[in-house]
Amino acid sequence: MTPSPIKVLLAEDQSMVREALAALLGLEPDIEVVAQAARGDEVLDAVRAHAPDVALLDIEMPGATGLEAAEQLQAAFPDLKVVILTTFGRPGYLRRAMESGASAFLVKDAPAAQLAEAVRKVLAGEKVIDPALAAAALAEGADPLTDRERDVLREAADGATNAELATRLHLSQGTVRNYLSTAIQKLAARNRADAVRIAREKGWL
Amino acid sequence: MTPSPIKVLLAEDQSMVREALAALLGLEPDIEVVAQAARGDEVLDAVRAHAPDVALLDIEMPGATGLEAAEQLQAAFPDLKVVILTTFGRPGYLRRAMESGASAFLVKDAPAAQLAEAVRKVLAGEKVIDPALAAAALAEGADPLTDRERDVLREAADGATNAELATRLHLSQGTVRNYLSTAIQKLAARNRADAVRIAREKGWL
DNA sequence: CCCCCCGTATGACACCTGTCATGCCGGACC
DNA sequence: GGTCCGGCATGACAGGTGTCATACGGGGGG
Repeated sequence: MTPSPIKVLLAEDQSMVREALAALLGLEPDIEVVAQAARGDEVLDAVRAHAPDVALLDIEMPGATGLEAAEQLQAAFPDLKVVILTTFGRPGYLRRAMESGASAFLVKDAPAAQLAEAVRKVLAGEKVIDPALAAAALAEGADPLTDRERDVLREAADGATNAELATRLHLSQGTVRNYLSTAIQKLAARNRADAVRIAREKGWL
Repeated sequence: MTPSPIKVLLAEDQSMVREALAALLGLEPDIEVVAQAARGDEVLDAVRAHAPDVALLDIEMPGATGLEAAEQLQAAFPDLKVVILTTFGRPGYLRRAMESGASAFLVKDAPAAQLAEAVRKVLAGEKVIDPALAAAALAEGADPLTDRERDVLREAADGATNAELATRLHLSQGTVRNYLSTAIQKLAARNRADAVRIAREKGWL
């Protein structure tokens, strides 16, 4: 017997990687890539048009991140299974992926065989998470930053001065410095650049 | 007639991407992936063992970068064609790739079809370079930084203070500040963080 | 109702950073 | 042999940054 194949949507911004992953999945007889998206904000429409069983989402994409897309998908299509596929095994990403209702979280340096396997498993109702990463995510606790502290850090990432940050965020310079100061302390950083680096590593930006 | 297939070595640190690219190339009847490497410092041995016609190298790899590997390969195997495949279309990377004797420079967000095409072209003696990127590389000129300025910038990337930089590099704090100051001016940056960002973008770090 | 947290703001202080002038040494190039 | 550049250093100054105390209004929880 040949049951109808699993229909997969693949969202990843780098064409070469996306099409290569499609080729990889195409080798599996029980999986069919029915749609591809190069941007996060194309995902919802693609799902509407092709009704896949599983959505495979990269995190770093223009338009919207895979995490944002996952959230929208869960709201609109509760039965659709979401697999997050990312370059960076950042604990904060994993946490947000789970909160967004994803069923699996894969890093791109895992063996390729795990991809098809994960697709089958999530469809069977299982969750797929690297145990080491799960431990790391639980160990470090949640993001300690407030929304505004995160905003300021994000804007500060490109080397902007306090004056520029104040303008961009419509705040006084003093307020910007207050937020940066508390963020630096919460992250145990030496200065703003260090704080940005730490927040990035943890997946909090 | 079926001529013997083109033998390709594939070096890329993310297993999933590497194996996916292998699957993609495997779809081409005239191309065979005879070896894979996950680290830059495995490339030379892999070439010795499998004598490929073309080496496909990612830049960002542990052990040694694809650019370093390319240089070694050109010295040891002048007839081997090298294709650099990278996430980041940084002009400085392209420049260094060409200086290392690479025959092609592809970015991962180019269409997948260009990969096999590039392999065939370099074997035929052609060079494969994105014209827009080539223009950018030529337009911006060469890296203006001196070796020490680059050293200091690289160490400053993680948010280190002048005192730490001085210790790490066995310099006086004043010297560190001098190097950073000249680097900031050469890169037209606002401060060290901005300078790090700019140098990274250009592929000079 | 009170307290705590968040967002926002100010002022003051110490310290860090970026700039500039200046100096010395060694190598490269004419 | 002189000139230029790179590596290294010092000192001084201005302005940017990080910290802290303090303040006020609003929202949520006990």
